Amino acid sequence: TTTNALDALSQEGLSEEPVVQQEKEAAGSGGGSTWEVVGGGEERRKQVQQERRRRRSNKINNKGINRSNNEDGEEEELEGEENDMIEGSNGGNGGERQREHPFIVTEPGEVARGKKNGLDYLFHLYEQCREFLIQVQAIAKDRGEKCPTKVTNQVFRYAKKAGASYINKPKMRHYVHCYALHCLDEDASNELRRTFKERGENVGAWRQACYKPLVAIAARQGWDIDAIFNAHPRLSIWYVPTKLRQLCHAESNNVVATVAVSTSVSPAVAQLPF
Amino acid sequence: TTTNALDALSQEGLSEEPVVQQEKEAAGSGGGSTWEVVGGGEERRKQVQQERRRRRSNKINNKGINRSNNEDGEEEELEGEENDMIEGSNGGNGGERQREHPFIVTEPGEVARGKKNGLDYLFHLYEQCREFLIQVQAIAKDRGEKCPTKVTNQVFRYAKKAGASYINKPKMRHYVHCYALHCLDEDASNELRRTFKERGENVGAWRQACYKPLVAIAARQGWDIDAIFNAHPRLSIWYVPTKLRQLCHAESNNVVATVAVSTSVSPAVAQLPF
DNA sequence: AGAAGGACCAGTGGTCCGTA
DNA sequence: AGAAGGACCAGTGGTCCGTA
Repeated sequence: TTTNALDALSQEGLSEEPVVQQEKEAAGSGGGSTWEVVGGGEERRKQVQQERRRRRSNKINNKGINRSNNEDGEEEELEGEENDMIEGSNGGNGGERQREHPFIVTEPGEVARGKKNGLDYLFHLYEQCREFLIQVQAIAKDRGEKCPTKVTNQVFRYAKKAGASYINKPKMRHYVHCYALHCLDEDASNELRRTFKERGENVGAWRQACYKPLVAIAARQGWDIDAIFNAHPRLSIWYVPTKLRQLCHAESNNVVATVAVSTSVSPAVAQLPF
Repeated sequence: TTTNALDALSQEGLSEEPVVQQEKEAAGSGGGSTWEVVGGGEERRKQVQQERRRRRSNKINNKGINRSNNEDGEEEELEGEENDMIEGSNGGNGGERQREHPFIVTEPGEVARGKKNGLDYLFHLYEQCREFLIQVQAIAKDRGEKCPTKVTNQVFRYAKKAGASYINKPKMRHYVHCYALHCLDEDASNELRRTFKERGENVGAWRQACYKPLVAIAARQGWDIDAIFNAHPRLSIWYVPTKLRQLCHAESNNVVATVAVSTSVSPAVAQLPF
C-alpha cells in the first residue's frame, strides 16, 4: 500500500559495499572543520564540539580496559514495538550493505541518469515520511498512546521496518529546508533548481542556496519561521532546522539594526522590509 | 516579579533534614509493588520494571570495581544556559536540606494548619510553573531558539534557578490530573475536595478519586483527552499523564464493547453515552 | 502507612565524522 | 572533494524507589 512507482526508483542501481564488522581505529585528527556556523552561540558550539571529540577519543583509548567489563554475555533482544517486518521488505539481503546514490541537481520532472538520484525523488522521500507518520499516528490513536505530531525517531524506525531502508534521519534532516522551499514557494524552488543545474553546481551548493529565499519569505511574515512551518500542512510535521532558525534570527536582528540606524538618521524615509 | 503572597507560604515551616553525602546500599528487595496499572500493556510494563531493577542492582554490585575508572578527577562545570541565580533565591542555605510539607485535603479557600500544605497551594504551584514557562518562552524567542510549548525539564531547571526550589518534576507530574479537574470543572473539583475532607481521606485517596470525573468529561467529548487538555489555555502546557490516557482509552473500549453488545441485542434501544 | 523528590533509565533530537 | 548515514551524545520524559 505504501509502495508506488517512485519507490522502485530508489531500489534500482544502489551502490554496494561489502558488509564487514569494522573495528574503529583511533585516527585522532583533532582539527576543527566547523562550517555552517551562524551568528551567536558560535563560541559555545565549538567548545562543545571539542569537548565531544576529547571524550570520544578517551573512550577509544580506554577500550582495551573496558571491554571485558561491558555487557558480559547478556542476550540483547533487538525488537521494537512492532515485532515483525510490516511489508515485503528486504531485511536480510545476504551480505551486502547498500547506500543510496548521491543526489544531483535536477530540473523539475527530470529523472537522474546513471548512479544518481534527482531532487524530485528527494522531495518524494519527504512525502513518504509523511505517510509513515500518518500510519504511526493511526496506530498510536488506536492503542490510546501518545500520538506524535512530527517525524520522530519512532517514525524513522517504523519506516525502516516497513522496508524503506533508504530513509534515514541524518539525510532527511539535512535537506529539510530544501523541502521547505519546495513547499512554500514551488516556483522559486524550481527556478533555483534550473539555475543551479545550468551552472553545473553540485548538490551542496544548491542546498546552501535554498536558505536565502526562505529567509526572505520569513522576512515578509514577521520572521516567525516556526509559525511558517506550522501553517503549512506538509511542512508542519518537520522540525525547523537549527541553521534556518539561526539565519532568520540573525537576519531579523540585522534588519532591526538597519531600520534603527536609518530611522535615527532620517525617520521619514526608513526603508522597512515590508 | 514572580514572588507573591502564596510563595511565602511555601517557605514557612519546611521540614528539615541534615544534608549528608549518602552512600547507596544495595538493599535488594526484588518484590514487585506495581499498583496503578490499567488495561493493556500491563505485562510488558512489569517486564520492563523487573529488567530495570536487575540492571540497577548489577550496577550497584559492580560499583567497587568500576569506581576507580569513572570520571577520574575531571572538574565538572555545573552551569546551565543561565549562569547565575535569577532572583533572590536561597541557594546556599547552610547545610540544611528542606523538603516540602506533605499535602492534605483542604476545602477551597482553606489554609492548611501545622506542617501541612493545602490544595489551593498545590494548584498555585501549577500557575507558577506556567509563569516560569512564559519566561522561558520569552527568553527563547528573544534568542531565536526553539520555544517550548509545554512545561519541560528546562522549565523545571529554570524554576529551581529562580529560587523556586519547592517545584520539582515528580511532584508536578504526580498531581497533573488533579489540576486538570480543577481547570476543567472547578465545581466538581471543589465538591470532591469537600467530600474527601469530610470523610477524612488522605491525599492519595483524593488524588485517585480525581481520575473518575475526568474520564467522565472525556466520555462526553469523544474520549480525546489530548484535545481536551490542548483546548484549555492553562492546561495545554501540561503533558497528559500516562495513567489518565490509559484510563480514557480502556474506558472508551469498554463503552464501545457495551454499545456493540446492546446494539446487537436490541439496536433500537442501545444506550449511547452521549 | 503515606508522601516528597533525588536520581535513574530508555529512548529523543541533533548532527558529527569515520566511511567510501 | 562531495556526499550518505551509522552511531554517538547531551539533555528529555517518565517515574521508581530509597528516604524520612
